[in-house]
Amino acid sequence: MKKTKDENTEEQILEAAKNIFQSKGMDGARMQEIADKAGINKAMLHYYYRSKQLLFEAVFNNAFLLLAPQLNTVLNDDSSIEEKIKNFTTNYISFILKHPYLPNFVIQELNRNPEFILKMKENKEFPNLEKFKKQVNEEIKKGIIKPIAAEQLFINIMALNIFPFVAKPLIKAFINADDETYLQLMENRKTEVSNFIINSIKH
Amino acid sequence: MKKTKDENTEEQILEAAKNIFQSKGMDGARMQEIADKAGINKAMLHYYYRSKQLLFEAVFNNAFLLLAPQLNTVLNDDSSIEEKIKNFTTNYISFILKHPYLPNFVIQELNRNPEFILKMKENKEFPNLEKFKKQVNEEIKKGIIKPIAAEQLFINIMALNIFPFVAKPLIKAFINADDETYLQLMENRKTEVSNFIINSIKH
DNA sequence: AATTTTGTTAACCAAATGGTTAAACCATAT
DNA sequence: ATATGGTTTAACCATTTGGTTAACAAAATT
Repeated sequence: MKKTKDENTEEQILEAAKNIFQSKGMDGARMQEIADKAGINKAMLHYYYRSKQLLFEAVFNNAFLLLAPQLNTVLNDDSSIEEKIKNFTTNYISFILKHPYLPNFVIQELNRNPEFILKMKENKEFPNLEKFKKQVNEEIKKGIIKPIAAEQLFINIMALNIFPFVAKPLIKAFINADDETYLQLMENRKTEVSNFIINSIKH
Repeated sequence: MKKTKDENTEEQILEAAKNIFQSKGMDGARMQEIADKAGINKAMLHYYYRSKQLLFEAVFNNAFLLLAPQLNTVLNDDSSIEEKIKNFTTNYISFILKHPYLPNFVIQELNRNPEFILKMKENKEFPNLEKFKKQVNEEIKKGIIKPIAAEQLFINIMALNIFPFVAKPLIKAFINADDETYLQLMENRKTEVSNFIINSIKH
Protein backbone atom coordinates (compact mmCIF):
# COMPACT_ATOMS: atom_id res chain seq x y z
CA MET A 1 0.00 0.00 0.00
CA LYS A 2 2.91 2.29 0.55
CA LYS A 3 5.52 1.96 -2.14
CA THR A 4 3.23 1.73 -5.14
CA LYS A 5 4.00 4.26 -7.78
CA ASP A 6 1.37 6.60 -6.51
CA GLU A 7 0.44 8.71 -9.48
CA ASN A 8 -1.32 11.02 -7.08
CA THR A 9 1.44 11.75 -4.58
CA GLU A 10 2.03 14.95 -6.45
CA GLU A 11 -1.61 15.89 -6.04
CA GLN A 12 -1.70 14.93 -2.40
CA ILE A 13 1.17 17.31 -1.87
CA LEU A 14 -0.61 20.07 -3.74
CA GLU A 15 -3.78 19.53 -1.76
CA ALA A 16 -1.92 19.62 1.55
CA ALA A 17 0.09 22.64 0.45
CA LYS A 18 -3.12 24.39 -0.54
CA ASN A 19 -4.52 23.88 2.93
CA ILE A 20 -1.45 25.05 4.79
CA PHE A 21 -0.54 27.95 2.52
CA GLN A 22 -4.07 29.27 2.34
CA SER A 23 -4.53 29.34 6.07
CA LYS A 24 -1.02 30.39 7.14
CA GLY A 25 0.39 32.22 4.15
CA MET A 26 3.79 31.76 2.56
CA ASP A 27 5.73 32.97 5.60
CA GLY A 28 3.70 31.13 8.18
CA ALA A 29 3.67 27.79 6.36
CA ARG A 30 6.20 25.09 7.21
CA MET A 31 7.37 22.48 4.77
CA GLN A 32 7.30 19.84 7.50
CA GLU A 33 3.68 20.66 8.27
CA ILE A 34 2.74 20.29 4.62
CA ALA A 35 4.53 16.94 4.47
CA ASP A 36 2.76 15.76 7.62
CA LYS A 37 -0.63 16.79 6.27
CA ALA A 38 0.10 14.96 3.03
CA GLY A 39 1.29 11.95 5.03
CA ILE A 40 4.65 11.73 3.27
CA ASN A 41 8.32 12.43 3.78
CA LYS A 42 9.47 16.02 3.57
CA ALA A 43 12.00 15.16 0.87
CA MET A 44 9.12 14.38 -1.47
CA LEU A 45 8.06 18.00 -1.48
CA HIS A 46 11.40 18.88 -2.99
CA TYR A 47 11.41 15.90 -5.25
CA TYR A 48 8.18 17.07 -6.88
CA TYR A 49 8.36 20.83 -6.51
CA ARG A 50 12.02 21.72 -6.01
CA SER A 51 11.52 24.46 -3.43
CA LYS A 52 9.05 26.08 -1.10
CA GLN A 53 8.77 29.02 -3.46
CA LEU A 54 7.82 26.84 -6.43
CA LEU A 55 5.34 24.82 -4.41
CA PHE A 56 3.81 28.04 -3.22
CA GLU A 57 3.55 29.38 -6.74
CA ALA A 58 1.78 26.25 -7.86
CA VAL A 59 -0.79 26.74 -5.12
CA PHE A 60 -1.14 30.44 -5.80
CA ASN A 61 -1.63 30.02 -9.52
CA ASN A 62 -4.32 27.43 -8.94
CA ALA A 63 -6.09 29.77 -6.56
CA PHE A 64 -5.94 32.67 -8.93
CA LEU A 65 -7.11 30.65 -11.87
CA LEU A 66 -10.11 29.62 -9.82
CA LEU A 67 -11.07 33.20 -9.09
CA ALA A 68 -10.54 34.75 -12.49
CA PRO A 69 -13.44 33.01 -14.28
CA GLN A 70 -15.76 34.21 -11.55
CA LEU A 71 -14.93 37.78 -12.40
CA ASN A 72 -15.26 37.21 -16.10
CA THR A 73 -18.92 36.54 -15.47
CA VAL A 74 -19.40 40.17 -14.63
CA LEU A 75 -17.22 41.39 -17.42
CA ASN A 76 -17.77 39.34 -20.52
CA ASP A 77 -21.21 37.85 -20.79
CA ASP A 78 -23.96 39.44 -22.80
CA SER A 79 -26.74 40.16 -20.33
CA SER A 80 -27.66 43.61 -19.07
CA ILE A 81 -25.73 45.27 -16.29
CA GLU A 82 -28.56 44.53 -13.90
CA GLU A 83 -28.60 40.86 -14.82
CA LYS A 84 -24.86 40.62 -14.55
CA ILE A 85 -24.79 42.08 -11.10
CA LYS A 86 -27.52 39.76 -9.92
CA ASN A 87 -25.83 36.70 -11.34
CA PHE A 88 -22.40 37.59 -10.17
CA THR A 89 -23.47 38.35 -6.64
CA THR A 90 -25.32 35.11 -6.02
CA ASN A 91 -22.71 33.02 -7.81
CA TYR A 92 -19.73 34.62 -6.21
CA ILE A 93 -21.02 34.42 -2.68
CA SER A 94 -21.94 30.77 -3.14
CA PHE A 95 -18.52 30.14 -4.59
CA ILE A 96 -16.65 31.75 -1.71
CA LEU A 97 -18.73 29.99 0.90
CA LYS A 98 -17.22 26.85 -0.57
CA HIS A 99 -13.67 28.25 -0.64
CA PRO A 100 -13.56 30.56 2.34
CA TYR A 101 -9.78 31.04 2.48
CA LEU A 102 -9.39 31.94 -1.17
CA PRO A 103 -9.93 35.69 -1.35
CA ASN A 104 -7.92 36.46 1.72
CA PHE A 105 -5.08 34.26 0.55
CA VAL A 106 -4.84 35.89 -2.84
CA ILE A 107 -5.11 39.41 -1.50
CA GLN A 108 -2.63 38.80 1.27
CA GLU A 109 0.02 37.31 -0.96
CA LEU A 110 -0.41 39.94 -3.63
CA ASN A 111 0.19 42.61 -1.03
CA ARG A 112 3.28 40.78 0.13
CA ASN A 113 4.59 40.59 -3.38
CA PRO A 114 2.86 43.00 -5.78
CA GLU A 115 5.10 42.17 -8.74
CA PHE A 116 3.48 38.76 -8.63
CA ILE A 117 0.44 39.99 -10.46
CA LEU A 118 2.46 40.84 -13.53
CA LYS A 119 2.80 37.13 -14.28
CA MET A 120 -0.96 36.73 -13.88
CA LYS A 121 -1.66 39.56 -16.26
CA GLU A 122 0.03 37.68 -19.07
CA ASN A 123 -2.63 35.01 -18.81
CA LYS A 124 -5.23 35.06 -21.55
CA GLU A 125 -8.03 34.68 -19.02
CA PHE A 126 -6.96 37.62 -16.94
CA PRO A 127 -10.06 39.78 -16.38
CA ASN A 128 -10.35 42.66 -18.78
CA LEU A 129 -12.61 45.63 -18.17
CA GLU A 130 -13.04 46.97 -21.71
CA LYS A 131 -16.33 45.32 -22.54
CA PHE A 132 -17.80 46.16 -19.16
CA LYS A 133 -16.83 49.82 -19.51
CA LYS A 134 -18.43 50.07 -22.92
CA GLN A 135 -21.60 48.47 -21.67
CA VAL A 136 -21.86 50.72 -18.63
CA ASN A 137 -21.46 53.80 -20.76
CA GLU A 138 -24.08 52.60 -23.21
CA GLU A 139 -26.63 51.94 -20.51
CA ILE A 140 -25.92 55.36 -19.08
CA LYS A 141 -26.49 56.96 -22.47
CA LYS A 142 -29.72 55.04 -22.90
CA GLY A 143 -30.86 56.24 -19.49
CA ILE A 144 -31.07 52.76 -18.02
CA ILE A 145 -28.61 53.50 -15.24
CA LYS A 146 -27.39 56.69 -13.61
CA PRO A 147 -24.00 58.16 -14.52
CA ILE A 148 -21.11 56.45 -12.80
CA ALA A 149 -17.53 55.70 -13.77
CA ALA A 150 -17.35 52.07 -14.83
CA GLU A 151 -14.17 51.59 -12.79
CA GLN A 152 -15.86 52.82 -9.64
CA LEU A 153 -18.87 50.63 -10.23
CA PHE A 154 -16.58 47.66 -10.72
CA ILE A 155 -14.70 48.42 -7.51
CA ASN A 156 -17.97 48.74 -5.66
CA ILE A 157 -19.19 45.39 -6.89
CA MET A 158 -15.96 43.73 -5.89
CA ALA A 159 -15.89 45.44 -2.52
CA LEU A 160 -19.43 44.55 -1.55
CA ASN A 161 -18.97 40.93 -2.55
CA ILE A 162 -15.45 40.17 -1.40
CA PHE A 163 -14.85 42.32 1.65
CA PRO A 164 -17.25 40.55 4.03
CA PHE A 165 -15.21 37.38 3.61
CA VAL A 166 -11.82 38.99 3.86
CA ALA A 167 -12.81 40.82 7.03
CA LYS A 168 -14.75 37.99 8.59
CA PRO A 169 -13.25 38.21 12.10
CA LEU A 170 -13.71 41.96 12.17
CA ILE A 171 -17.30 41.75 11.06
CA LYS A 172 -18.14 38.96 13.44
CA ALA A 173 -16.82 41.10 16.28
CA PHE A 174 -18.63 44.28 15.29
CA ILE A 175 -21.93 42.60 14.58
CA ASN A 176 -21.52 40.39 17.64
CA ALA A 177 -22.25 37.34 15.54
CA ASP A 178 -21.33 33.71 16.05
CA ASP A 179 -20.43 31.55 13.07
CA GLU A 180 -24.00 30.64 12.33
CA THR A 181 -25.26 34.21 12.41
CA TYR A 182 -22.38 35.26 10.22
CA LEU A 183 -23.22 32.56 7.71
CA GLN A 184 -26.85 33.62 7.68
CA LEU A 185 -25.79 37.19 7.05
CA MET A 186 -23.72 36.09 4.08
CA GLU A 187 -26.59 34.04 2.71
CA ASN A 188 -28.80 37.10 2.90
CA ARG A 189 -26.21 39.10 1.03
CA LYS A 190 -26.76 37.00 -2.09
CA THR A 191 -29.79 39.18 -2.80
CA GLU A 192 -29.03 42.05 -0.46
CA VAL A 193 -25.91 43.12 -2.33
CA SER A 194 -27.38 43.11 -5.78
CA ASN A 195 -30.44 45.02 -4.60
CA PHE A 196 -28.20 47.52 -2.93
CA ILE A 197 -26.16 48.12 -6.05
CA ILE A 198 -29.09 48.20 -8.43
CA ASN A 199 -31.04 50.55 -6.19
CA SER A 200 -28.14 52.89 -6.37
CA ILE A 201 -27.58 52.95 -10.11
CA LYS A 202 -30.99 52.25 -11.66
CA HIS A 203 -32.91 55.14 -13.04
CA MET B 1 26.25 60.13 21.17
CA LYS B 2 25.89 56.47 21.86
CA LYS B 3 25.52 55.69 25.49
CA THR B 4 23.24 58.53 26.48
CA LYS B 5 20.07 57.43 28.19
CA ASP B 6 17.92 57.83 25.15
CA GLU B 7 14.43 58.30 26.48
CA ASN B 8 13.09 57.54 23.05
CA THR B 9 14.83 54.27 22.26
CA GLU B 10 11.64 52.50 23.20
CA GLU B 11 9.70 54.59 20.74
CA GLN B 12 12.28 54.19 18.00
CA ILE B 13 11.84 50.46 18.40
CA LEU B 14 8.08 50.74 18.25
CA GLU B 15 8.26 52.90 15.15
CA ALA B 16 10.63 50.50 13.41
CA ALA B 17 8.54 47.52 14.49
CA LYS B 18 5.42 49.21 13.15
CA ASN B 19 7.05 49.60 9.77
CA ILE B 20 8.31 46.07 9.51
CA PHE B 21 5.29 44.32 11.00
CA GLN B 22 2.81 46.29 8.97
CA SER B 23 4.49 45.57 5.69
CA LYS B 24 5.62 41.98 6.33
CA GLY B 25 3.24 40.66 8.96
CA MET B 26 4.11 38.79 12.13
CA ASP B 27 5.51 35.75 10.33
CA GLY B 28 7.45 37.64 7.71
CA ALA B 29 9.04 40.12 10.12
CA ARG B 30 12.53 39.51 11.48
CA MET B 31 13.73 40.84 14.80
CA GLN B 32 17.11 41.67 13.29
CA GLU B 33 15.47 43.72 10.57
CA ILE B 34 13.51 45.69 13.14
CA ALA B 35 16.69 46.32 15.12
CA ASP B 36 18.50 47.47 12.00
CA LYS B 37 15.73 49.84 11.05
CA ALA B 38 15.72 51.25 14.58
CA GLY B 39 19.50 51.53 14.41
CA ILE B 40 20.11 49.61 17.61
CA ASN B 41 21.27 46.25 18.90
CA LYS B 42 18.87 43.37 18.64
CA ALA B 43 19.13 42.69 22.38
CA MET B 44 17.39 46.01 23.02
CA LEU B 45 14.20 44.70 21.45
CA HIS B 46 14.06 42.06 24.13
CA TYR B 47 15.17 44.44 26.84
CA TYR B 48 12.18 46.65 26.17
CA TYR B 49 9.57 44.24 24.88
CA ARG B 50 10.58 40.79 26.13
CA SER B 51 9.63 38.85 23.01
CA LYS B 52 8.62 39.14 19.39
CA GLN B 53 5.07 38.30 20.35
CA LEU B 54 4.82 41.13 22.87
CA LEU B 55 6.44 43.63 20.51
CA PHE B 56 3.98 42.57 17.87
CA GLU B 57 1.06 43.00 20.21
CA ALA B 58 2.19 46.49 21.10
CA VAL B 59 2.20 47.38 17.41
CA PHE B 60 -1.10 45.69 16.76
CA ASN B 61 -2.88 47.37 19.65
CA ASN B 62 -1.65 50.76 18.52
CA ALA B 63 -2.93 50.08 15.03
CA PHE B 64 -6.30 48.92 16.23
CA LEU B 65 -6.71 51.84 18.59
CA LEU B 66 -6.07 54.15 15.67
CA LEU B 67 -8.82 52.57 13.60
CA ALA B 68 -11.53 52.22 16.22
CA PRO B 69 -12.24 55.96 16.68
CA GLN B 70 -12.70 56.25 12.93
CA LEU B 71 -15.52 53.77 13.06
CA ASN B 72 -17.10 55.39 16.07
CA THR B 73 -17.74 58.41 13.88
CA VAL B 74 -20.27 56.42 11.97
CA LEU B 75 -21.74 54.83 15.00
CA ASN B 76 -21.98 57.29 17.82
CA ASP B 77 -22.37 60.85 16.68
CA ASP B 78 -25.71 62.59 16.49
CA SER B 79 -26.09 63.58 12.85
CA SER B 80 -28.46 61.92 10.40
CA ILE B 81 -27.52 58.70 8.64
CA GLU B 82 -26.88 60.62 5.46
CA GLU B 83 -24.57 63.07 7.22
CA LYS B 84 -22.74 60.27 8.97
CA ILE B 85 -22.07 58.40 5.79
CA LYS B 86 -20.78 61.52 4.08
CA ASN B 87 -18.50 62.41 6.97
CA PHE B 88 -17.23 58.93 7.51
CA THR B 89 -16.43 58.33 3.87
CA THR B 90 -14.37 61.45 3.34
CA ASN B 91 -12.66 61.19 6.71
CA TYR B 92 -11.88 57.54 6.48
CA ILE B 93 -10.43 57.65 3.00
CA SER B 94 -8.25 60.61 3.93
CA PHE B 95 -7.15 58.77 7.02
CA ILE B 96 -6.16 55.62 5.17
CA LEU B 97 -4.33 57.50 2.48
CA LYS B 98 -2.07 58.60 5.34
CA HIS B 99 -1.77 55.09 6.81
CA PRO B 100 -1.96 52.82 3.80
CA TYR B 101 -0.74 49.63 5.48
CA LEU B 102 -3.15 49.81 8.38
CA PRO B 103 -6.32 48.07 7.21
CA ASN B 104 -4.55 45.23 5.54
CA PHE B 105 -2.32 44.67 8.53
CA VAL B 106 -5.22 44.50 10.96
CA ILE B 107 -7.33 42.27 8.76
CA GLN B 108 -4.47 39.94 7.94
CA GLU B 109 -3.40 39.43 11.52
CA LEU B 110 -6.94 38.97 12.73
CA ASN B 111 -7.41 36.22 10.20
CA ARG B 112 -4.21 34.60 11.34
CA ASN B 113 -5.33 34.71 14.93
CA PRO B 114 -9.08 35.30 15.32
CA GLU B 115 -9.09 34.92 19.11
CA PHE B 116 -7.04 38.10 19.14
CA ILE B 117 -10.11 40.22 18.72
CA LEU B 118 -11.52 39.06 22.03
CA LYS B 119 -8.96 41.18 23.86
CA MET B 120 -9.92 44.14 21.69
CA LYS B 121 -13.57 43.71 22.50
CA GLU B 122 -12.89 44.31 26.18
CA ASN B 123 -11.78 47.81 25.35
CA LYS B 124 -14.23 50.55 26.24
CA GLU B 125 -13.77 52.19 22.86
CA PHE B 126 -14.54 49.08 20.88
CA PRO B 127 -17.12 50.02 18.25
CA ASN B 128 -20.68 49.22 19.25
CA LEU B 129 -23.54 49.03 16.77
CA GLU B 130 -26.52 49.57 19.06
CA LYS B 131 -27.00 53.26 18.54
CA PHE B 132 -26.51 52.94 14.80
CA LYS B 133 -29.08 50.16 14.56
CA LYS B 134 -31.67 52.18 16.45
CA GLN B 135 -31.07 55.18 14.25
CA VAL B 136 -31.34 53.22 11.02
CA ASN B 137 -34.61 51.69 12.11
CA GLU B 138 -35.99 55.08 13.09
CA GLU B 139 -35.13 56.66 9.77
CA ILE B 140 -36.73 53.73 8.01
CA LYS B 141 -39.89 54.16 10.05
CA LYS B 142 -39.94 57.87 9.28
CA GLY B 143 -39.57 57.09 5.59
CA ILE B 144 -36.24 58.87 5.26
CA ILE B 145 -34.42 55.79 4.04
CA LYS B 146 -35.53 52.55 2.45
CA PRO B 147 -35.76 49.35 4.51
CA ILE B 148 -32.43 47.68 5.07
CA ALA B 149 -30.93 45.64 7.89
CA ALA B 150 -28.62 47.93 9.87
CA GLU B 151 -25.95 45.23 9.95
CA GLN B 152 -25.95 44.92 6.19
CA LEU B 153 -25.78 48.65 5.73
CA PHE B 154 -22.87 48.77 8.13
CA ILE B 155 -21.04 46.00 6.28
CA ASN B 156 -21.65 47.80 3.00
CA ILE B 157 -20.21 51.03 4.32
CA MET B 158 -17.13 49.25 5.61
CA ALA B 159 -16.71 47.26 2.42
CA LEU B 160 -16.94 50.22 0.08
CA ASN B 161 -14.51 52.25 2.14
CA ILE B 162 -11.94 49.70 3.21
CA PHE B 163 -11.78 47.13 0.43
CA PRO B 164 -10.18 49.32 -2.23
CA PHE B 165 -7.15 49.74 0.02
CA VAL B 166 -6.91 46.15 1.10
CA ALA B 167 -7.09 44.95 -2.47
CA LYS B 168 -4.89 47.66 -3.96
CA PRO B 169 -2.67 45.40 -6.09
CA LEU B 170 -5.67 43.54 -7.45
CA ILE B 171 -7.52 46.73 -8.31
CA LYS B 172 -4.50 48.33 -9.90
CA ALA B 173 -4.15 45.30 -12.12
CA PHE B 174 -7.81 45.07 -13.16
CA ILE B 175 -8.20 48.77 -13.78
CA ASN B 176 -4.80 48.90 -15.45
CA ALA B 177 -3.83 51.82 -13.25
CA ASP B 178 -0.44 53.12 -12.19
CA ASP B 179 0.03 54.52 -8.70
CA GLU B 180 -1.08 57.98 -9.66
CA THR B 181 -4.25 56.83 -11.38
CA TYR B 182 -5.02 54.63 -8.42
CA LEU B 183 -4.59 57.54 -6.04
CA GLN B 184 -6.86 59.69 -8.18
CA LEU B 185 -9.47 56.96 -8.12
CA MET B 186 -9.33 56.85 -4.32
CA GLU B 187 -9.60 60.63 -4.11
CA ASN B 188 -12.72 60.47 -6.23
CA ARG B 189 -14.16 57.85 -3.96
CA LYS B 190 -14.38 60.34 -1.12
CA THR B 191 -17.60 61.61 -2.70
CA GLU B 192 -18.30 58.68 -5.01
CA VAL B 193 -18.82 56.21 -2.20
CA SER B 194 -21.17 58.30 -0.12
CA ASN B 195 -23.24 59.18 -3.18
CA PHE B 196 -23.41 55.54 -4.10
CA ILE B 197 -24.66 54.51 -0.69
CA ILE B 198 -27.09 57.36 -0.28
CA ASN B 199 -28.51 56.85 -3.75
CA SER B 200 -29.22 53.32 -2.78
CA ILE B 201 -30.97 53.90 0.54
CA LYS B 202 -32.57 57.34 0.26
CA HIS B 203 -36.25 57.48 -0.43
C1' DA C 1 33.36 60.11 45.45
C1' DA C 2 31.47 55.62 45.75
C1' DT C 3 27.84 52.68 44.55
C1' DT C 4 23.78 51.19 42.59
C1' DT C 5 20.69 51.16 38.73
C1' DT C 6 19.67 51.48 33.95
C1' DG C 7 20.89 51.23 29.10
C1' DT C 8 23.72 49.09 25.50
C1' DT C 9 26.64 45.95 23.03
C1' DA C 10 29.06 41.81 21.07
C1' DA C 11 29.21 37.21 21.35
C1' DC C 12 26.83 33.27 21.99
C1' DC C 13 23.12 29.44 22.03
C1' DA C 14 19.59 26.09 21.04
C1' DA C 15 15.88 25.20 18.19
C1' DA C 16 13.72 25.45 13.91
C1' DT C 17 13.84 25.39 9.06
C1' DG C 18 14.54 24.75 4.00
C1' DG C 19 17.05 21.82 1.58
C1' DT C 20 20.30 17.63 0.34
C1' DT C 21 22.04 12.94 0.03
C1' DA C 22 22.80 8.20 -0.14
C1' DA C 23 20.71 4.23 0.32
C1' DA C 24 16.58 1.36 0.10
C1' DC C 25 12.30 0.11 -2.27
C1' DC C 26 9.55 -1.69 -5.83
C1' DA C 27 7.12 -2.23 -10.29
C1' DT C 28 8.28 -3.44 -14.70
C1' DA C 29 10.95 -4.49 -18.89
C1' DT C 30 14.57 -7.49 -20.31
C1' DA D 1 16.13 -13.66 -12.02
C1' DT D 2 18.03 -9.49 -12.95
C1' DA D 3 18.86 -4.99 -14.34
C1' DT D 4 16.53 -0.51 -14.67
C1' DG D 5 14.62 3.69 -13.30
C1' DG D 6 11.41 6.24 -10.96
C1' DT D 7 9.88 6.75 -6.01
C1' DT D 8 10.52 7.07 -1.01
C1' DT D 9 12.82 7.34 3.36
C1' DA D 10 16.00 8.42 7.35
C1' DA D 11 19.65 10.91 8.46
C1' DC D 12 22.10 14.82 7.77
C1' DC D 13 23.54 19.81 6.83
C1' DA D 14 24.03 24.81 6.74
C1' DT D 15 21.70 28.76 7.78
C1' DT D 16 18.46 31.50 10.01
C1' DT D 17 16.13 32.98 13.92
C1' DG D 18 14.34 34.30 18.48
C1' DG D 19 16.34 34.77 22.52
C1' DT D 20 20.22 34.99 26.33
C1' DT D 21 24.41 36.36 28.73
C1' DA D 22 28.21 38.70 30.53
C1' DA D 23 30.62 42.62 30.46
C1' DC D 24 30.63 47.45 30.16
C1' DA D 25 29.12 52.42 30.06
C1' DA D 26 26.26 56.21 31.63
C1' DA D 27 23.16 58.11 34.85
C1' DA D 28 21.11 58.33 39.12
C1' DT D 29 21.45 57.72 44.06
C1' DT D 30 23.82 57.63 48.20
